[in-house]
Amino acid sequence: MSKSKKDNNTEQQILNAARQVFLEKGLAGARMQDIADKAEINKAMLHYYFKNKDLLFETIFKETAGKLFPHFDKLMDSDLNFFDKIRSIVSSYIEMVSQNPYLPLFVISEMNKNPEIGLKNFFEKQRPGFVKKFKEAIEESINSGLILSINPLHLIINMFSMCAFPFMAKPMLKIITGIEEEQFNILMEQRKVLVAEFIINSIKK
Amino acid sequence: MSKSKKDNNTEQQILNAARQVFLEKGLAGARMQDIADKAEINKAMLHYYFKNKDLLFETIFKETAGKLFPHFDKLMDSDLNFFDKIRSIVSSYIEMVSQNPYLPLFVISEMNKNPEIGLKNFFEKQRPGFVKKFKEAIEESINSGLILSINPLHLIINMFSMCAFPFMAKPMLKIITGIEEEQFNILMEQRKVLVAEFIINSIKK
DNA sequence: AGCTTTGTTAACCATTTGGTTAATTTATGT
DNA sequence: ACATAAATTAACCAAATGGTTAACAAAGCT
Repeated sequence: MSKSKKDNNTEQQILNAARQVFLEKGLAGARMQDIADKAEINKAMLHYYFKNKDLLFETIFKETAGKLFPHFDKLMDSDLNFFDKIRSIVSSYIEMVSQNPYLPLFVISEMNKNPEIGLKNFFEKQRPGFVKKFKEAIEESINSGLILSINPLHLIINMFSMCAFPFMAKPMLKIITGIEEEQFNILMEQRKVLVAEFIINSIKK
Repeated sequence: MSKSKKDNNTEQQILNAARQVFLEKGLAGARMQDIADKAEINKAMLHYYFKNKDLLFETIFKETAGKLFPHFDKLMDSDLNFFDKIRSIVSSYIEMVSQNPYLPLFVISEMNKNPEIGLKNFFEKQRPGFVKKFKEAIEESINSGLILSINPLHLIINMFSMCAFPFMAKPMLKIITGIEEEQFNILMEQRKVLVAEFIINSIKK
């Protein structure tokens, strides 16, 4: 095979470093020198591999935004019943965010500060098709009399709100509730089942 | 009477401009020149009135963070029943965020990028005492058999999640759901009652 | 081996940006 | 009216920052 580059190792170091710095500080707050330092390479290498700051950022943003709605498409196609689908999505989503706490705030924050970025990236690639499937599943559950009538969009919004928001607002929540890191983690662990049951409780007939 | 300054009008222009720019771009993304331009004053005036960027930012941040949990203390002391308190808080909170869409994302985002800022500001001033009152109200409602047992913190988190998150994630939601500005506003208007009923539905016995 | 391409570095450059200064204008008190 | 203090401006400055260059080292190819 023979890779064209020594090993594309440098590129990975850059991406890892850039990911850390961008996720933590955002586009405007990130410093190219910081990324270079963290990657333990010369700053010029950043431009050698990724032209400029904006393009490096775009690479990270695309990669990151892509993680935001993982394998939910397949999950919606599974033969789980509606409630178990909700349980499964909630649980795996909170797990994912636990593993990548900066992810939602990063994507949302940068999309707000740079509105065109979302369209430029989300649309060209994988537009979350799972929303349509989820909507259909909700409508079907309503029609079959399983759950109360509700606008599917609200249900979807409620679900993601309760999954993602606590991680974004973590510093604030810690202050206003007075809890510490450890207890915060316990709460988030509980939410993997609690949020789903909270939702189901609210919509089940 | 006799104000010491021409009218402290300039100071207000600066604060208005700074508020706009900081809320939209964040501390790192804001430019002093942009603030000066928007305030229609000379850049030096920013430093004349507010020493430096960090202090100007801190002024705005304090003011903004202070709006985040408004009059809920008093509301908790009112003679409304528990469910009506929830309805009232949800409704007025969503209304407030509708009027200040950037507010939650700004505070949360800056607290994440600059962790010490929260402690420096939240604690010294008004620590939200309403959380304690809300907790007590929840516990009382559980004990009196009005609602199902639930950790008060989760309930509080769920409530604010569903109120604030949609506004923060607006650009993303618009893309993944395919809705436009107008329909988004309709949805948010609906949520003023929908979110409260969703919560009540879930916890009522 | 010898030539070419790819990878890497240190030094440098131009622009942006937060901040300052000194001079000027505007208001205020007496 | 006059002296004093507050407000405002244009020009300037130094540091930070994104980006470039030119020389050099390492791989790959024939």
